[in-house]
Amino acid sequence: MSADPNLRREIPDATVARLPEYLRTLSRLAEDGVLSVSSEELAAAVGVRSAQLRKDLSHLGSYGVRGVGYEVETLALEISRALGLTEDWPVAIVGMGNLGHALASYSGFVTKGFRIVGLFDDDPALAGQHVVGVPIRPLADLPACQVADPVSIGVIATPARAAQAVCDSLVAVGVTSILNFAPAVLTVPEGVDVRRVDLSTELQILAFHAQRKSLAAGDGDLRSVVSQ
Amino acid sequence: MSADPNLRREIPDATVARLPEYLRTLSRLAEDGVLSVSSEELAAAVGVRSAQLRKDLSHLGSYGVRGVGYEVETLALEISRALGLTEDWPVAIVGMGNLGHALASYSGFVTKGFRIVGLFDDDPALAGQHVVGVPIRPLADLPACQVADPVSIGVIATPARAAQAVCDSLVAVGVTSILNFAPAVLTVPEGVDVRRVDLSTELQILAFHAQRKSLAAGDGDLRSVVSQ
DNA sequence: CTCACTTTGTGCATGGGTTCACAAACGTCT
DNA sequence: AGACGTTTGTGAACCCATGCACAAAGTGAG
Ligand SMILES: NC(=O)c1ccc[n+]([C@@H]2O[C@H](COP(=O)([O-])OP(=O)(O)OC[C@H]3O[C@@H](n4cnc5c(N)ncnc54)[C@H](O)[C@@H]3O)[C@@H](O)[C@H]2O)c1
Ligand SMILES: NC(=O)c1ccc[n+]([C@@H]2O[C@H](COP(=O)([O-])OP(=O)(O)OC[C@H]3O[C@@H](n4cnc5c(N)ncnc54)[C@H](O)[C@@H]3O)[C@@H](O)[C@H]2O)c1
Repeated sequence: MSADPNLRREIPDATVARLPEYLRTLSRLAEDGVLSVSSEELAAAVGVRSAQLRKDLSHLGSYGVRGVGYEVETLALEISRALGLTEDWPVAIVGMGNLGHALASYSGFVTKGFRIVGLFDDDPALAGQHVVGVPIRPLADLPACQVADPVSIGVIATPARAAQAVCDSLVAVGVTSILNFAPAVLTVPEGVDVRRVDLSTELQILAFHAQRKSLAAGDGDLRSVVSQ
Repeated sequence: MSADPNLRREIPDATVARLPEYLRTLSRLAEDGVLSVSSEELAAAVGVRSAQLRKDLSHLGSYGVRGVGYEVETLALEISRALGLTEDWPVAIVGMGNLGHALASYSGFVTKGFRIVGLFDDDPALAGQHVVGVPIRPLADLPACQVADPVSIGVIATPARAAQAVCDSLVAVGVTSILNFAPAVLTVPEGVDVRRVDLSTELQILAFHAQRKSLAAGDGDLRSVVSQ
């Protein structure tokens, strides 16, 4: 109970997904000069129940003080550590079209542990162009770049048609974390993580709920509506 | 008795989140001229277990034929109907910076039930500029536009600082579905749906798992990792 | 020191989601 | 028609996540 070398215990996925939001809110509080927060306050700020917040935080150790709350700086640091943001992660973006440009110029990259080390696009018209100080190269250059500054996270922003081939190229040079913006399901070997972000999916989920609401509010048939 | 258009019973959220992917895959199959699929085949194509697929589909009715499978066209239509894509949804995008431009020119919009009816940005330099045939206007014009062609889904692509104010403006004109790309937690009245998409969060989740993998692979030496 | 008060950390119950396994339903072939 | 192989739809078991409620642990006042 003295030391805690066993913090590497499994943190539930649902908790991991919320940690970035906690961290962001804590950072904002720190900027505002807040030194300490209770679970109630922090939970309200991120929009979760306080019990959930406390349980989430308990998975990474015991960094609160009973009767007082959590020290903002300390907690932010511990979450950063748990997420692996104390080291920084070299990122490559493949596909520098509309979305790729927007992603590359996204300030959120640099702020926390992520560093763009490569921008790739097979369009000759884009080759050589610089975005945020990084040159765009053909994907064929990836293996060479990989030696100089090895990429650990790959971002795919190509059309869906090219996504699997791009993914294979990334995996071939040892990338094991991939963020895919193309509307395609990627097949990857064991040990490679893929997360997909899709605008269209999100809109469709919103449409579903909107339809449900309009059915509930609109004309009759109240039987099937459970208003919840 | 066989026809049940009112299977509007609650479809689990987890199922709703997967329906768009099923639909997308079915559309691709239809383009390839495939007429019928089994749950096993379709599940493999989208990367889920076949039992999960069948259970998901069972929530919207019984559209399969035992011993045969599902007719691609029919199933696609039923999923579209369940998601509410048979009607089309007027969308407005607020914040036409890098990301807003990329979103507006995203082809996935038009293809399926969504239609951009408004683009808004308070930067005077952007006012009047057209993207995909739609003019960019100041957000103050929203109420006026709302009368002509009422928006049902609002997309926020402004800096985080402006997100809550923009959200309030959208809610004020009756928008009850919001897709938020800004890294901010939005406060909305009861009955308004908000979904957030955040690149930074996704990267941090990937970093967590990457760190986990490197710890597992890099064997022992837990002391230095923990203390660092 | 003791008491009163605050807030954390967590055991436990509850509910949803996922997976398994199988009977029911269909087409086909003889 | 009846037997056979295939695939759906679903009951049931398991697993994870959420929320409640409270004891433990701290602060501060008297
Ligand atoms: N734009 C959006 O808002 C948005 C939203 C969600 C998803 N998406 C998806 O993201 C992807 C990119 O969208 P976009 O609007 O930027 O498209 P885009 O056409 O503007 O850009 C695609 C880029 O990828 C490059 N490319 C194509 N094949 C390549 C390959 N094999 N190797 C390297 N580069 C290659 C092209 O040269 C082009 O520059 C698409 O799959 C799209 O569906 C876009
Ligand atoms: N670019 C990305 O890849 C990316 C990824 C994830 C999240 N985001 C987030 O999306 C948002 C937009 O990113 P971006 O790169 O396009 O930024 P940007 O600065 O290029 O664009 C922001 C736009 O919003 C407009 N705007 C600001 N306040 C406004 C208001 N009150 N009303 C109407 N318009 C207003 C600005 O004029 C500007 O054109 C940011 O919050 C960013 O953090 C961006």
